[in-house]
Amino acid sequence: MALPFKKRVLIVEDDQEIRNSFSLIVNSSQKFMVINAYGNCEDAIDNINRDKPEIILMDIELPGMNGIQGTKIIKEKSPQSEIIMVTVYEDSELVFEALKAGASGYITKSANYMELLSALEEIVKGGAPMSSRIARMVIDNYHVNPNSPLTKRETEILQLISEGKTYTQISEELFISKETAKTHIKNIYSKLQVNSKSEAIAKANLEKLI
Amino acid sequence: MALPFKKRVLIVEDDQEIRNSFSLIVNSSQKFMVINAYGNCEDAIDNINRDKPEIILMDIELPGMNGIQGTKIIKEKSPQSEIIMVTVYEDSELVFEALKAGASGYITKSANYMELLSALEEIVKGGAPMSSRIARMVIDNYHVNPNSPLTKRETEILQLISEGKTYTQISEELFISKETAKTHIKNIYSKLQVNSKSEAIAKANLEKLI
DNA sequence: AAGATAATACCCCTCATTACGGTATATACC
DNA sequence: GGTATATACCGTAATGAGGGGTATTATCTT
Repeated sequence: MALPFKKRVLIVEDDQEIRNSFSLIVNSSQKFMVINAYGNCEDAIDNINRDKPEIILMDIELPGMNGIQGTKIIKEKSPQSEIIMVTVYEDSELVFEALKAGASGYITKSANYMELLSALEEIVKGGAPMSSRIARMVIDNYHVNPNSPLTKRETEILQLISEGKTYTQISEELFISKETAKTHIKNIYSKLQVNSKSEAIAKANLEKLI
Repeated sequence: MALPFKKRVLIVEDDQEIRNSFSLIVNSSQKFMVINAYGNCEDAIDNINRDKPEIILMDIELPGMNGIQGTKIIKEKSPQSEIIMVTVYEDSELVFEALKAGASGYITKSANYMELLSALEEIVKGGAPMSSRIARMVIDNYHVNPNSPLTKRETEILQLISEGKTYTQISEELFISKETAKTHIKNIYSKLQVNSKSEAIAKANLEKLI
């Protein structure tokens, strides 16, 4: 018989052992039940509207479509499904790609009974379960470089550039002449070794100058 | 006598009651000690090199300089000090401003004994303590909008624009003519209702299109 | 206290790139 | 057969980039 109050969990994981052990853990909880477990994204996507999972435990490395691409597609077809990435890697690029794709949590495969269940609980609470390292990675990614080569004024102008403002708009906003704005921008370009607004924005984001 | 193995905690908080209660909690732990407590950022900054705090509990609303501005300055003068924001608000803009300024954690003033100490422990472990809501806010901020008005190709080109590429570079990278790149960009501008590359980048970031 | 340095602010001119207006074809998908 | 997408071209006008200068503060340094 269906237990309507248990949260519906879907597992996408190609390693059968892990799939089984995760299933056992999830089903052992009063609050969660595994409604299905697939070895690849394609099957999960095909059945997403029937399975209607509230939470998906998604491996990244999968045969065929990888878990990040799969996350994107599932989030399009079923936005209310919350996806927790489950992976061996805590590699920086993969983490951010997964988050961009729509993941709301990120735990490692080494997660034990407690860690797995508390990640599920955290998702239900409206949180975002992450390991310490991932949390730190994510937070550090927001930090602005305090040792910018740019002056305060230049940083201010770079900020306005990143907001899409034209030379004229910048000069009006800062009560300076257009020519002064140009001088600042020339200096910014020279310091950042770029030669266009969009390149300056790219570099600024890369080096966290704004 | 000094206890060298206790982590040095500094408190910056203008409400004396909270200051005292936080001090009591921190000092009650074997692992932490309050080395000083100030009612404003200015005093904290002046003494930062003497205090050498490993962890700072920083209020946001303060008389004089606010905690976000203070965080920036402290991070410049003492980059190794880890700063945890302590505030009544979980307002989205403040959170991101604080993180950009250099905060590595974000807890609310309603934090109890346990929550406060585990936030400190989390920092020591190299993590980033956050409430569920903040964690979610931070993670959601990475999510790319799956309902972009742009086509796949347009998104691809917008991505290249955001990397600072010129029309010519884009056309070379995608093996299309410069004119085709221009057409795509025109269409992007029309869909996003912008009229420059940098404005397109700004809108793309705002609406999480890339 | 003099001198150097960095940041700020302003002006002119030239050339390349970008923006904006059209038009058009092939393809694929309903 | 209509719609959406990706491709490609042309011409003009506007904007941005890069070079050359000059001047005034404020701050650091000797």
